[in-house]
Amino acid sequence: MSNPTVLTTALQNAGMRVTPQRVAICELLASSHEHPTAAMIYDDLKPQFTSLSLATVYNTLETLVGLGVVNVLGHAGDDKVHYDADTEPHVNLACISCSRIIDIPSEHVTHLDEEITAASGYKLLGARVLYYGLCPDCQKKQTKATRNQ
Amino acid sequence: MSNPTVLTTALQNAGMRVTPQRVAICELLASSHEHPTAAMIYDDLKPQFTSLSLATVYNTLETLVGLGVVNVLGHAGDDKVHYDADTEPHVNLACISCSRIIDIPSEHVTHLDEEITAASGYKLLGARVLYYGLCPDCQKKQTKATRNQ
DNA sequence: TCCTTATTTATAATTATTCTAAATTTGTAA
DNA sequence: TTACAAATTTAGAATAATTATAAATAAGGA
Repeated sequence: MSNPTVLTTALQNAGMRVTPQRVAICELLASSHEHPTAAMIYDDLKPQFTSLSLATVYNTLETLVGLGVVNVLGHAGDDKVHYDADTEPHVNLACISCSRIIDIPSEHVTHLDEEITAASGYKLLGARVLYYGLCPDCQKKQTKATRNQ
Repeated sequence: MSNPTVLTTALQNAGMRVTPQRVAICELLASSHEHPTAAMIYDDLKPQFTSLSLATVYNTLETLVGLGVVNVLGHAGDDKVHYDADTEPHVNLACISCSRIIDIPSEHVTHLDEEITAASGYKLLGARVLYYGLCPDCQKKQTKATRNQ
């Protein structure tokens, strides 16, 4: 979660238009804890924007990523790319069985940015700190499934 | 880079067959610094295994990831999933322009595993610590391109 | 060697994402 | 306001990475 104005302001500062569709996507991204995919955003907003196109969602996401205000986390067990508007350093933890992603606070990640910039000379645009495994619930389910084989 | 026997032994311990194709894929993964994609592995091995199928590469990668000996880094500017057989904690740094991924040693990431396991109760299978941006070379190219507009 | 099972293979199918061109909207300036 | 140029959105087609399928092959144990 983050402040939606951070996203819309970034668009404005880049000289881009702040359209209703973009605002809605930014607000959804900023208010969401669920690290949504393009399809999830589309499904959420379609009722309000009857004419919304998936292409708009993808375009907007690409734009926001290019501005460095949204991170691309990648797949999470599904085959869909998940996005994260929280660019404050933190660890994302995905369950590859139920594809949910949660946030883990961590003191250690806060230092990585400077460390990497200093060591590499890269111009950093985003971070993808995602660990993956099985959440407690899915561990239980898996054990049960194995027993019943 | 890592020891190829770590990968093949993992297959063996899991009761799976250590076929020539799998060995070749493990060796390539272990000896490579380039964080290859499925297609890169296929192209590299095709000359030696004339009958190699892409499906075998994908299957083997999925298997190794499931065993926790290979990490899925995700996209790197291209639309191809990159893999990393080095499961020792480190930072991967991708250039979204040339899609190359380099390794950055970092003291801070070494602590994340325990921190996350303790905080979450998840059974960890892999890590995806990938920062992305523009490498020094591509920064120069981009500046030139902008000048010529 | 035979047999069962796992694996590989070739190919078809799927599907997330990107591309394209037309329609629409936005901001600007008269 | 009105008109205009440029940016954006849209719908749908196209692309391409990945997965599924079913037959062929190879591996390991009896």
